[in-house]
Amino acid sequence: MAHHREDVVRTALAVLDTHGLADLTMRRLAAELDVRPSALYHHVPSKQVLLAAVADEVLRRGPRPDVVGPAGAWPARLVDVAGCLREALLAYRDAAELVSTVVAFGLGADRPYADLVAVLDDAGLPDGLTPTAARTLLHFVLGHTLDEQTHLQAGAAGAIADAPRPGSDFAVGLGLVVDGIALRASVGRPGTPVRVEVDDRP
Amino acid sequence: MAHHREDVVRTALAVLDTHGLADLTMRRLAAELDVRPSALYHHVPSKQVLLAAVADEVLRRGPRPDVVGPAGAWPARLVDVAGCLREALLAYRDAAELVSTVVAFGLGADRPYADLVAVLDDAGLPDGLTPTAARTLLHFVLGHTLDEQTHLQAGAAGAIADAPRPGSDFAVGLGLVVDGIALRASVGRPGTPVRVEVDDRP
DNA sequence: ACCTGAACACCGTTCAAGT
DNA sequence: ACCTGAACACCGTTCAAGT
Repeated sequence: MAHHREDVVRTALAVLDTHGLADLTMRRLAAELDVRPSALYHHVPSKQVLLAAVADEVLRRGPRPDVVGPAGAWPARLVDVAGCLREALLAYRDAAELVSTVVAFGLGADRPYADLVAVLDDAGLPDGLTPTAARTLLHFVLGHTLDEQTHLQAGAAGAIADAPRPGSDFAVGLGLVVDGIALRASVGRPGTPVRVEVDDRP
Repeated sequence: MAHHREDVVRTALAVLDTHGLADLTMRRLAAELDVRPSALYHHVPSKQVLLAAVADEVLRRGPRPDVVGPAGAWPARLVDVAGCLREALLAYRDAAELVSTVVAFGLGADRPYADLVAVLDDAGLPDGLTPTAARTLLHFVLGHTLDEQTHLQAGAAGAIADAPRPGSDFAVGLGLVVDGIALRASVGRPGTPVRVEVDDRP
């Protein structure tokens, strides 16, 4: 049938979406392509590399955030990048788990991190803080969306949606982190009044 | 040899630490206990449940944070809870990956989340923000430590430590999130001056 | 109560050989 | 270039039977 690498990746994504990450096996994928398992190794060197390619495809199919814009609007663009990543992950079954794994082991899916760094470059953060801030945001989005997708699917399996987790929870948590970053961006900027009291005693 | 459940969990943790999560199989564990694989199912109903028990054991062996203390010192206690969790995870090979998985699928390892909620109860956050803040902190610690442990092990495999990632990176990222939370705690508290400017234009 | 023996239904990967 | 056939070295889990 003369398949190409793109056919393999596209079919793998279809198997992921309809049967889940646990059922995305080389043997299952081969069956779906009407081919013997060994034939897959002509298009892809290993399952690990295939999964990285599928993760990249998930992100490629998702919405593209605005990475450039007015420098002062960087917090809004940070929210946009995070929101686009979340949307991309929620579009395919188990995509959050897949992309989290691929990112954690540094096999690919590095576009979101690069986008976050690009936006943060406009924030004028103190030296060396940008990578830390980008990773913190990435961990938040991946962790939150993994939670969300896991519970969403657990709810879909049962009869009743057990916990009506509001979509705004993502925005709230994200706001926490973005504000923490904004605080660092404003500290030491001349003429910017900043004072945060955390003493709780009445 | 008449093993008990605790022997199985303890040996599983030893296999995890010396051979890694990928090599922690029921068959390997059985061999280590000098027993046939089927014997394990007398002590544990499934591998999933075993992994949850191992994750709990990792946390039980880690340092215990101070959850109670002066109400106003809640940010310091948040840092303590986060730091203890990180320390517990770094103490065993692949523990961050294991605990992340167990937490994500809600199979156990729920103590850190409970501790974070207990501390945040002293922060007097706006209604409903506590669970979101606790999850955000948990995602940060798990994500960061997974990164750290993965790169640590990649460095240990190679000859030279390729990236001298400073330990303070954890504290910096954590500070970002804690400050974001502190901002919410202070907002609307009478007599507390708060002003954060994020307009970046000169 | 704890374990063995044997089986079931799977995995990822390699490699000589075919077209 | 793309694929088959056959094999290698594994998985988690079940279950009747033994002590």
